[in-house]
Amino acid sequence: MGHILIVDDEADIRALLRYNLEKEGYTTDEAEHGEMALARIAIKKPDLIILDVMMPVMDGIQTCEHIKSNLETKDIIICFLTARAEDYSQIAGLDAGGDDYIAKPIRPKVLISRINALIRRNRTVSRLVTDEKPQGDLIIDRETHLVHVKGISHQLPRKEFELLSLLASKPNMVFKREVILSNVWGTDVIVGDRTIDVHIRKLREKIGDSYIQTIKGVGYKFYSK
Amino acid sequence: MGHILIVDDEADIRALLRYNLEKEGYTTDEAEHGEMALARIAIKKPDLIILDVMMPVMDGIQTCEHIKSNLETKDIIICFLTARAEDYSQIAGLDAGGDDYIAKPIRPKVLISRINALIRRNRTVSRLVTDEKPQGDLIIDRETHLVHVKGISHQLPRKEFELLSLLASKPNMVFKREVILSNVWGTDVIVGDRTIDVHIRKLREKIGDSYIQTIKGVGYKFYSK
DNA sequence: TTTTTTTCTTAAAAATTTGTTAATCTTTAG
DNA sequence: CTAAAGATTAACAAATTTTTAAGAAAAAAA
Repeated sequence: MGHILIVDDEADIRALLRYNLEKEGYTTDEAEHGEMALARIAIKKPDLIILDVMMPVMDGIQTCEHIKSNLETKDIIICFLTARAEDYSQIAGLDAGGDDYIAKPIRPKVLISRINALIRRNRTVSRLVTDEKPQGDLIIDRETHLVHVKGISHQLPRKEFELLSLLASKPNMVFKREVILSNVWGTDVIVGDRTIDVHIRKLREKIGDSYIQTIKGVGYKFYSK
Repeated sequence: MGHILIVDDEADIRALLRYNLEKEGYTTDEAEHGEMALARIAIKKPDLIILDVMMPVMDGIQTCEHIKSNLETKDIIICFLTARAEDYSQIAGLDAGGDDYIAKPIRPKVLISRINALIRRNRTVSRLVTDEKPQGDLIIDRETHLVHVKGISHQLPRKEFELLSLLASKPNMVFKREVILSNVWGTDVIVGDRTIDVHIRKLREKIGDSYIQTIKGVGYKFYSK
């Protein structure tokens, strides 16, 4: 079902987490600090890692960066454990590539549902079909990053895929550039408006002109019906 | 002025949102997860809900579907809180009916202006849809930037759209040219009075002559009933 | 590493919207 | 009934916005 690695320097916390996760049906493994975590990963690659931010030897953020920079391990979900007050590290953690964070003190029920959600999310094979379609169907398959248009499949790069997903999430709704930017690129990245246009063009090259409409002076929309 | 329900499992984020929204003059309410949100709605129906997508117990999408499938609550504006691109794709195509997306990390200023816009827009739209049916129906849809007249949809350029929106926002009220100018063009731009006339003409070309009336020596009005 | 792919930037071309002018038409006051 | 003021219209000019293409930078893959 799922294998989880718990990384924390406190044995009590490891035990608490381990107990609750195993009760839920996960298999678990432990590590006291970052280096040890890397060693454990090499032995058995987990589906998710619970990583304490504050640790001696190698802290959680460094560890996360290590994991995310390795091709073999970068798809492992990382969930940070942070003390409530230090919200700096929360942000830093997410920037380092963490997928979620849980604040101490740990509430077992919250922890479990959060972990379940994270694992479920990554596993969801929600392949979705846009209900009404202009001419022929367009299928967006998030698992394979493939888009099928009139029987032809296209492998889309990440940005193009995210952009199309956003537009198609609400057919006919106009997305202003600022909304596209903050949702596809994030609020911290600075890219020009033309960048969006270029990606739109590449999308249109692949899936055809009929799906994405330009509303001059406003933004773009995914046309449907 | 407006009542907003904040749904997120993290107390910190709720507090951040609450603080900023209340400073802006909104009343707020909180819920930790979907089920709790439904309970809060039953007590006091909000005008808008800020809904985190990733939540334990009942996630944002399920919650949104619940709300949108209930006649009593389906007109509540829903604004998703998404954790930027990668996580975003899970909403893709689900057509859960959200009205807008705000990406984390949250920038209070962006948030506020977006919320203001959503609430303002929903006010005018709902008024139009309910009271105003001149001869045949005219529907102004800000979301799709489309105007529907007797079954025909027109994609209006921005200025024309804004102009029509303004006039239709208060049917039968005469708008003086100076008022139109300052609302549609702004106070800093200098354009002649004839410019308005030309835009009026283009509007009439598209939606027909029956909606916009000229009051000589005064201005224009959107005729209703 | 080197190679390939993806992403971002730039600038010119194209398209469309927006604004101006002037001739013409309408209304209204005298 | 006529003149003056105001509004409409069409043609055109200007400004804005988007598309396109080409290439640099960055990231991923080999």
